[in-house]
Amino acid sequence: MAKDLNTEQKIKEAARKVFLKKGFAAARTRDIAEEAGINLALLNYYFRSKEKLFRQIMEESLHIFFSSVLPTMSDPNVSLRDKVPFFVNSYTDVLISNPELPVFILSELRNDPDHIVQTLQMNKRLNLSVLFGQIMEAQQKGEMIALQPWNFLLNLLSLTVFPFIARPLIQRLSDTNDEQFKQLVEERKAMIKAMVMGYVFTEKGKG
Amino acid sequence: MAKDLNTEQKIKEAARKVFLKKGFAAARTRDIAEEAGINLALLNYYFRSKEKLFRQIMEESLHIFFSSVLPTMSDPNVSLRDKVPFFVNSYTDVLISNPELPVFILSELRNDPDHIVQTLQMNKRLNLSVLFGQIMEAQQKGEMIALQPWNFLLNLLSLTVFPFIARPLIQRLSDTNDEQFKQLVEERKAMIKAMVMGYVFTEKGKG
DNA sequence: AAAATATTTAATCATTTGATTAAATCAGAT
DNA sequence: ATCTGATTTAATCAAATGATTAAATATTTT
Repeated sequence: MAKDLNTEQKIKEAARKVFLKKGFAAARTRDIAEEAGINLALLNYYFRSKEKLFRQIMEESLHIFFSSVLPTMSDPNVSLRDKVPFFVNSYTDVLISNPELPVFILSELRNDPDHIVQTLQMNKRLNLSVLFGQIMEAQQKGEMIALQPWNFLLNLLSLTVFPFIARPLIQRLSDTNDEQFKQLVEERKAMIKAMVMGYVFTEKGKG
Repeated sequence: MAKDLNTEQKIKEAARKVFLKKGFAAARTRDIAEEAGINLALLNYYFRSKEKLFRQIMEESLHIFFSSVLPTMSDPNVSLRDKVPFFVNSYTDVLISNPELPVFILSELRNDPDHIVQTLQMNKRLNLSVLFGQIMEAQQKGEMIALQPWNFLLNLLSLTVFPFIARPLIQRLSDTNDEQFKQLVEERKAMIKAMVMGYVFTEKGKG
């Protein structure tokens, strides 16, 4: 009865590695089986099909990608001014540990956006109303400049995530290694916080 | 003798459409042929293989993506303060006209980064030394805060390009249509310029 | 230990897919 | 009009690939 979780785990780890590197279409189930050190049939025994296996990997990836910061961002007890540094620091750290995640998710988003959005919303971790409410409240109080809530969130996301998406390009053009890239995004933490907060918060909001 | 350029063009346009929508691996040559309204064999008659056709599309895409702004960014006669608004305005416009380009390029970058970087460097449009020189000069004059040149460029790129990469997610989560998305990124033009320039230029640099 | 159940494998299927071939059709030159 | 070469097509090939099957092996239960 007690299934060998080790084998299932081995397959999932191999699948994760191959899918994240190549994407769904370019990944072959044989690659995954070989990477896991098992037979192709065994893969279909555990996970009925390539697609089912993929969905599991995608759902876990989405979980890592979003659940690391969204609960706090949705917490009404955390102030807006505290959320910015939290977001930038946490998200940068998550991405340093999972650098392939953004390209994986955002490129698969092109093929099956509905599945991804649906998975996200089912997780119930994605509740932007609190964050957006805090933004509008701050604006009414004159602590924050006029700015679409979505543009505020987009600024944080863009500045934090984009370098990881363009990473292969950046590293080749600037001729830097992984360690130097990590240093670059570490430096960005302070910069992003200063730039975003300096821009959106008024004097009143800073005081 | 006079080849029917129209057919070649039709195939290329169909290929562009299919490749940009699905990526190399998920695109089938039959899809492209059907989209072009021609036979599969004709596709291989004009472009020896799927890969050769893909490379042409990719090279043209890179050209659109980079050559629209990089020549000006590499022009020593254009000041740094003029380059920022030029970049944001031009690039946003290019992306509005070619919204699928970023995901296409950045996701294929994962599979064959060397081809893309090589193509870029052959085009000789990519010369960052002028821009980076201007940045360092402005910093020495005290007109600009201390900041890695690459981080300066990354800020512009991130804030401008990222919304197009995350577009499917944004539009679904915010329940907006294409027109509203266009409005959002139009609004971002002024915001990005104000935020980036407000952050990097000192009082001396602004005066 | 024997039976029952779960795991693993080699071999094979069926479909998809990139590519080719040989023949047919079309356009322009003579 | 006919010849010549370019264009286009239907049919087919060969390899890749997701999936299945049936048998063998290992594990658990009785």
